[in-house]
Amino acid sequence: MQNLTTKQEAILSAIRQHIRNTGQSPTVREIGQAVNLKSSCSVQKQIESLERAGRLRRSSFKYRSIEIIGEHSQQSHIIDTLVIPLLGRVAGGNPIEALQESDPELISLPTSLLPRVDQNRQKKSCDEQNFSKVELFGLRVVGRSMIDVGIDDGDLVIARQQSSAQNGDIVVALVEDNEATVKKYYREADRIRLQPANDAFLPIYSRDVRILGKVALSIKQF
Amino acid sequence: MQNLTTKQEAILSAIRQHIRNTGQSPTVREIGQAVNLKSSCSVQKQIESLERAGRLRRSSFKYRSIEIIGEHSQQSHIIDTLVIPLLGRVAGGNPIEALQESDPELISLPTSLLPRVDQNRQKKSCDEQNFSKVELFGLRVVGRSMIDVGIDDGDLVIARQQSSAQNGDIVVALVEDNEATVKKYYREADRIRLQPANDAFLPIYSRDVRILGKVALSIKQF
DNA sequence: TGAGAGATCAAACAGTTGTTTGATTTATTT
DNA sequence: AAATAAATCAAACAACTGTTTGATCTCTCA
Repeated sequence: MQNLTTKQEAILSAIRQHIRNTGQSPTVREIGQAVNLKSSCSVQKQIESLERAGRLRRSSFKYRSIEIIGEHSQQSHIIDTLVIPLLGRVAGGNPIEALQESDPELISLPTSLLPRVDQNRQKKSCDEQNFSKVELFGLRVVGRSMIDVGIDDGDLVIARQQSSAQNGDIVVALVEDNEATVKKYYREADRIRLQPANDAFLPIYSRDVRILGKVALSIKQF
Repeated sequence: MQNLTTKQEAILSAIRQHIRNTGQSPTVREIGQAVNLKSSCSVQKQIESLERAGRLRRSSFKYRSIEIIGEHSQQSHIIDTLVIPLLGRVAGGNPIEALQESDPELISLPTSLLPRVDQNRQKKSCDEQNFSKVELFGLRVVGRSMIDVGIDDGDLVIARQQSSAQNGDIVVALVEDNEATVKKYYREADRIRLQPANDAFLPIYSRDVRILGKVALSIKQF
């Protein structure tokens, strides 16, 4: 990391601040105003220096396209983020569908933590662009029936919406009485077993289980 | 929500798509090209209609400043997000300081999940703008010593950096042999007890414990 | 002191973009 | 069918912005 002149440091700082304040990079003249350079050309030269020094990049010939290199730009992380609706509570509550209609709280999580999402389904909705299509959804857990896998009362679980599951998957399921619950899924001869992860709880046996999703993540707040 | 003409729907869709693809809103002429309107004025008129209908807003007289009203803009969620460095692994690894120097993986998490962060410390760095000051940090857990509080091998814990703790807090601590570990913190008469949450593990007693942070969140991936 | 390099300046140029103008086309109403 | 309204068009205008030009200033070094 080379030494920069104080003027160049001031320019970098002005760019950072402008991006932070307005969400976009400044123009050459805005930089000039910020660092007290009267001519846009002076700024231009300094910017070229900073580019040669590898501290800046202009992504194209468009306006306001200066990026600062080597610092974590907001962009890079934001892009890899998915917005997930928090649909309600499970185990002892209402079915999830009822909760979908309202205006759910939203949280954004980095894709690096989340399971792969089917690219086609994402693409398909690119035009219509309801971009938090409920592919992933969050639920607040009530009860301690899954304590042995580390899911406790009050934890947040993020599930991927799917209607089938494999043995051993932790699923969000809807049982006969329209109650949503988080359990381990096992298909038996003529029925489904929803197995708690807590010896104090008994499994639920049912032929009429609707899988809402597979738990991908659980988040515990201390 | 009023009815819109098909042309107006097409324009809204084109704007959404352009914002999604490029991160900024389209120009009048780009919209025209997308919806097959030859004159920029035609687009202008349609945009004015959409503004009157309350579906669009132009935040200023600047270029590329169209916003779509009533849909969850990326912005609103992004703003409430903190970028957190993943510093390494705990329990049986190197001390955290050694890992800070390198180029850590980063994840962004919504502030709604995170503990309150001291506003002053945030403000102070506004000018200098090293904006992921290590206020919060993430660690990957190795070992099962905290299984009874739901922290398992491979889980991600997010901790808030602090150098003291209260009894019962789950902390990231550095013990004598420079080993970072996650344990429950108890101050005893003349020593610190670092208590695992697993009967198969014994507590660590030490007079020389350095607290690195308090665990605020744990994230489990299934 | 003086020559040269670098920084800065005012000014102008060119491309992009929002906006306006006036004519033409299309749709709707009478 | 005639008239009115709405939509669309090509063209031009003006503001913004990146870039270039040529002159002026400042500093360093011989």
